[in-house]
Amino acid sequence: MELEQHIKIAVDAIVFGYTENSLNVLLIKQKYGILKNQWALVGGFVQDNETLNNAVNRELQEEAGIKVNYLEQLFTFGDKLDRDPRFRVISVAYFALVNSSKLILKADTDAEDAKWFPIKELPPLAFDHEEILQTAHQRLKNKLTYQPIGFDLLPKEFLFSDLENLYCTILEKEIDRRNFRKKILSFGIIEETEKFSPKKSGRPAKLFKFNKLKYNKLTNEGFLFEINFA
Amino acid sequence: MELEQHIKIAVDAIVFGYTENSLNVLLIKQKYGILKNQWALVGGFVQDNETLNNAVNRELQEEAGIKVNYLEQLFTFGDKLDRDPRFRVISVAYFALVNSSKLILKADTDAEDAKWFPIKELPPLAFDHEEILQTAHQRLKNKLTYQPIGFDLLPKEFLFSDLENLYCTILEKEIDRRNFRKKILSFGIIEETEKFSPKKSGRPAKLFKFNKLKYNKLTNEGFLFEINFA
DNA sequence: CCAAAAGTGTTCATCTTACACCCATGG
DNA sequence: CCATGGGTGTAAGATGAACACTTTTGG
Repeated sequence: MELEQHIKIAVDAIVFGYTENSLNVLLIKQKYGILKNQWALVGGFVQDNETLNNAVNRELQEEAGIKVNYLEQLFTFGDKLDRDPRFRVISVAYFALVNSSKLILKADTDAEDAKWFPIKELPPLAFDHEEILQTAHQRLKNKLTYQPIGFDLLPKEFLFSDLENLYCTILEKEIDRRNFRKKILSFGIIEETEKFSPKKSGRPAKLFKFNKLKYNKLTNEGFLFEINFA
Repeated sequence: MELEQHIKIAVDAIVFGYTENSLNVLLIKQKYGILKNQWALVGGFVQDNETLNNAVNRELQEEAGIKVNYLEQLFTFGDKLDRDPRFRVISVAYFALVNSSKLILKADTDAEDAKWFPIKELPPLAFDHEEILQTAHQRLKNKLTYQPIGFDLLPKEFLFSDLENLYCTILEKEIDRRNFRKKILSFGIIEETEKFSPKKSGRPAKLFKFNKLKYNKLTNEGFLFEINFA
């Protein structure tokens, strides 16, 4: 087979954040180039001498100035020949989670702008990024029920009510507070701290933290995380 | 960014088949080229004007002469820069299932040979194909428990005992016959036929078939397939 | 009548669901 | 003392696990 291949390979990252009952997505707007003034996912072309993983992390750093808590390959988009109008581009999409509450995004520089958008209020997106985003959103919803990735969207120490709201918000379900707490605690993978939350009103709430080591240990012993309410 | 990218993109397919209590993988051996006399996964480079899906299906046709029952994207392997000693190749791997019992593989031609190997008796494989195969094997085991893909490894009409053995073999577990049957039947997605199996000995067994339409319908209504025995 | 595989029900334990009241704090 | 959100238990129903004997056929 003659190897005259002219396909370019890119990576794109869908970065999710969570704040105050809202699931958010990180988007960037470039001021120059083909994406001028259009909102798009973080991403770019892969360099000859870097791994796919390095490529995504580099783009996350360069375009938004962030490091993420969770990163996994999502899907490779290569079934539309004209995704990019310039030439054939295949994009390996990554799914990322970050605790956005105290995260400082790269400011509005000369070259680009980076912002969080609630998933319910997305602007029009470049290329097929809308489709990629929907795929990621679905993955998040599914994965939340069988892997403890919700913790990667929260601060290290968090309130039970925040965890519960995160599940309710992302899964778009009502969840019984007592049953939720009972189930999560029964796993034995989160721990009470001695601290209490600074609250405006109401009874003070304990802060909890996720014990990842314990989770890994239990997983090796056959434990399966699962949250699946009616 | 200057676009002097020299990465090649390939597809590879891990094709699983099942016969007589053995899970098998389809491998090919080329007689010429870099893969000369090495067993490898079905695969090859993507052409400029074809989708990824077309590329896998073309390779399956060209190298093994088969059409598969089930095909999904598995993972994109691009984190080892020297997977291929010739130049940088990123491979989009696909996961495929086929009813191999009556399938005729492409014969031993001048150019190549295609054969089934029990997963327990694999030969040494080219490149990082061993790793790709293990990833696919894990996917198969997981997916079998939450999607009705086992049927894609069996003939259209099959015995309950074959289905049960398939699960036991692939999941490497003992499963109680009564509980298994009860559970599968409770889903309402498989149907009795009027036919009986030609058996050597023992009581004749009814043939069953999977009703995919019914499954799709139920899935839309919120039904979740799940097989998960102790 | 014997060997071989198919077919079938019940009981007990566990997990899931539904549901409502008291508690601690700040203003 | 009131408003606000935090914290907790129980009973009924559904699901899962364990377990052994009878049926049908061919040889």
